[in-house]
Amino acid sequence: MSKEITSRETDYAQWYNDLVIKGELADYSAVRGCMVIKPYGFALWENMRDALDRMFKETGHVNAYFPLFVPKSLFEAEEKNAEGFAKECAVVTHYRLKADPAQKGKLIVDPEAKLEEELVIRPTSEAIIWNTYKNWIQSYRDLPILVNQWANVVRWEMRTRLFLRTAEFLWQEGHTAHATQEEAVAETKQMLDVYADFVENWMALPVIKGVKTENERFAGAVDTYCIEALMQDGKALQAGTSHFLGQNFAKAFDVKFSDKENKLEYVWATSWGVSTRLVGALVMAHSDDQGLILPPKIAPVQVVIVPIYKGDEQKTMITKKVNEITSQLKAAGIRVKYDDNENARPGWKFAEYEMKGVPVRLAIGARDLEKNEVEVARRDTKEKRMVSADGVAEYIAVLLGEIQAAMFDKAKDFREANTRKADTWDEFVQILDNQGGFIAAHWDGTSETEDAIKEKTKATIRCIPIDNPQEEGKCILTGKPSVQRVLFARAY
RNA sequence: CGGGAGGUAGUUCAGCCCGGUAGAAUACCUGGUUUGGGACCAGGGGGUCGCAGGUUCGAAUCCUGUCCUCCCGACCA
Repeated sequence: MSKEITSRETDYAQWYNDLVIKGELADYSAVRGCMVIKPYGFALWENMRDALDRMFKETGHVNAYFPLFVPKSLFEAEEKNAEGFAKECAVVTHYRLKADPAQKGKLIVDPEAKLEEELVIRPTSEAIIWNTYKNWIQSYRDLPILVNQWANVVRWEMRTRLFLRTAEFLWQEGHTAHATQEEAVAETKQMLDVYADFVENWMALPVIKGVKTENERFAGAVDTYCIEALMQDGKALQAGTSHFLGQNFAKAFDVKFSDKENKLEYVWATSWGVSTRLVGALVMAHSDDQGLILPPKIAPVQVVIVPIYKGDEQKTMITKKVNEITSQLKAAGIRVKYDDNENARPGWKFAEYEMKGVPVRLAIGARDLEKNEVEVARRDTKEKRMVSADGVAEYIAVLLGEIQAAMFDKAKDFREANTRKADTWDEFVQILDNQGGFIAAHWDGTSETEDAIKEKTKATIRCIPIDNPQEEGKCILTGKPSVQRVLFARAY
């Protein structure tokens, strides 16, 4: 009653906004294009961040922190990268404000405090990091360098959307330096696997691993690998990228090392990142018209317990039982919340926690107490069943795993049902307009054709899947020969 | 950045065309009855009408500027 969600069918974009706002993940702010991540949304991000951070450390990486500001001369050193980002950079030109002589209580930029050299606010940190690595690397013994940083970056986007594209966002960026090309390529692929593992096993979202075409490649990279996920409206979303940078940055920043034969060589580099955009992907992939549906492994609250009682006496008895159950759940490492707030009635709480996507809800009333039972409701399927209070912690531990798996399977079924082959242009356009999803189709391999297809249909090549089967065919647009199908989709 | 829509109570919105005491629902506070899917009754508090100028005796309302949001488009490694 108090919180209505626009249905997906009515307006998918509005549905998404409603979930983010009413699910209390984020708020709009007074700054154009920037959002406030609210405590519930941040708790979700923290769970994602912590899981990823552990995975990075398990693969030998360490965290560090580099400056927010990048001197313009450093930023422009790697030309392609600089050009790629130039249009969306925020730039600091002054370092002081002063009282406005014309208007009391107002401030103006002090024209005498102009910076000698402008500072670019990092849209990504390759420049400042490679300028630093130059000082860290002399010998092959200094390699590899396997550093990650958790940071904010700024990209001055024309059109923003909560989590999916904001002017400032949080992410992690890994930047590694290696003695050989083989090692750098292996690192690039390893981190792609880490991302795929995380998104599939923690976020319950199946992804396709692939390589970007030249058009979609990171500026400054030799190869860009990506994981692509499919949202419920049939649009694709890039969930993470991993770049093999070759020696481009080493050459731009003159980073050389002496190898075992005492020969000077440029180092080989990678970079890889995922951002708070993943939160947007999570929302769009799993949720329904009643609200968010969060996978148990990253849900801030995994189990909420709602008491149903008449009078203090019943509440006391129920609370006593709940405390037993709560401590069992906590002992099993389950994140549980007991909502005994007296101002809200049970029905209201049920709706509220459905909105916020809590995977499992327990309801306990006087009736249940007599029978030593609790009602267990799962968010993803809305199924409810009575379970004996004695084994409820074990039951829930298993149930959380089932929910996690069911959410992945559901998303995977959806993706498979929405991945189609197209062999003719008409077929391609028909699928795009009527069904969306991924389309596997032949392409002649040229940028011009990719641009032309984008121009006509707004679909782009999301990736060339890794281990893509080779198959003779003809480009859907030009009819020229092709050796493999690539994955097209309209994308976020 | 172009086109469209919007900003009035914590929230959703009416009022604006045609200037004259700022409203409703909900939320909130107090008391009571309630509590198994968004309770009910009674009483009460709360708004510089996004911000800044202007017109006017008088502006939420008319004019100008500006900020923020949404949708569509362009753009988006």
